[in-house]
Amino acid sequence: MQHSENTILPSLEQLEMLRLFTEQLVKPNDEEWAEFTSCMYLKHIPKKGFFLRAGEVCTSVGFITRGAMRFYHEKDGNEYSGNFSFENNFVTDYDSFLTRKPSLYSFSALEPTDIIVFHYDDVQSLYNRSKLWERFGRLIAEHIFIEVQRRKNSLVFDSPEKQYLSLIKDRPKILERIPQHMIATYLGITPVHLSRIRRKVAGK
Amino acid sequence: MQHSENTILPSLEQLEMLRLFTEQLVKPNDEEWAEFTSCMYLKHIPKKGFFLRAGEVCTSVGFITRGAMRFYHEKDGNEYSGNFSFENNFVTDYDSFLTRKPSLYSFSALEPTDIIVFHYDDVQSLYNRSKLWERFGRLIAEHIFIEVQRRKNSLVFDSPEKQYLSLIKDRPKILERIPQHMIATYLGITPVHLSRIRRKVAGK
DNA sequence: ACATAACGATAACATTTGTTATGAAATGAA
DNA sequence: TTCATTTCATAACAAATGTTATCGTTATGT
Repeated sequence: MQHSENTILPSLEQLEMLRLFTEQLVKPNDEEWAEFTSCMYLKHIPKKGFFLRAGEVCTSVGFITRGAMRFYHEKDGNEYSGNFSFENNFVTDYDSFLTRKPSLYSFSALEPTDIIVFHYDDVQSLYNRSKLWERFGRLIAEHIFIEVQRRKNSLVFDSPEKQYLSLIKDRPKILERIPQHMIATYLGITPVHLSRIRRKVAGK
Repeated sequence: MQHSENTILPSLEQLEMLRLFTEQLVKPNDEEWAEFTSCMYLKHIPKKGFFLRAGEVCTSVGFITRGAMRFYHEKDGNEYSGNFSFENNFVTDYDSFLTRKPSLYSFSALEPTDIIVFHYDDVQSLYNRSKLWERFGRLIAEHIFIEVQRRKNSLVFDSPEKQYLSLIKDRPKILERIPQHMIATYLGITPVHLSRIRRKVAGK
């Protein structure tokens, strides 16, 4: 009864979203897919609700089928955004999940959000039982590594203006669905500075 | 004859370094270890020599047994450091290695450096043949993900002064073996600014 | 040993970015 | 609707950081 609050199962539509995502990386047969689905739980997070709060250990990985989440760090009463996730992406503090140490960050919903949740023990069990899911785990880790590596290099090598222009091109959902002051702290700058950049960029 | 320039085999001492590193993650039996060692090549890079140049695809992963490497990005005739690696660590543009696209970065040796090299096809073949090496690949990807994720969050959430203090505590080798102007660009600041931070920190 | 280059501290000044405050428009709740 | 809240732009000023140059020291190569 460990996961009693999450024992609602995902809908066929939600399952299909995850299946399409998964098949970009591996091709599970029916048995393997059954193993996978057998450890899913559905979780709904209302707007302003939390997936994880700073200080807690992140014990699960979530696949977002609807909504938007951000993770942020609190310092001196201010919130600094680390990243944003939307439908068809994962939400987790994978560092905390893997190391089983308390997270430094909170994850909250910016919109009503539906998540398919996998718990730590079930994930490890999939890895142990199956070469296919072991490979899936590797490919996922490689993908998120590439993503965060590019983001890190952009922070060091690119000006905030260039980062903002990249955001417009590569992640338009952020511009459309996230308030500007949150985007500013995501870029490591103040809302005032971002507003100045926008004015400068608009005049071109 | 594909790797003809690298067909020197590693010494017993170098093999032992890699074995110790590997066994922190997986426990290969003799047969598995033999598979692993059968695709190693030794490469020596003299000081100021290159492991990879911007524009080339990174076709290998290297384990450093001696020396120091940095990767950097060139812009407007200046060099901006991305990271540094020393003995008992890997050197690679894993993004370029995995995606098979040209690297944006160059990797050069700051000291005479010895590397045990694994080529792309051999690595993929290990993953296909063996569940143990597939797992090793996952664990490596998870580790470097955590590393770069923490670095990225530090860039967004911490002041340069705090990052410098963390460097002293967590990566003293960088302070001891890397020139200050390279450390500065690694922190995303100018050498002058880093010098000012050092003076401020010293006066405490 | 010598000449040269690389390194690091510092100063003076320029530029960028942050801080605080204000107001107007958009959004959300009762 | 009405009222409060959030969001964003902007201005004035302060603080942080970058730029350029100089100087003495320390490595490096021949």
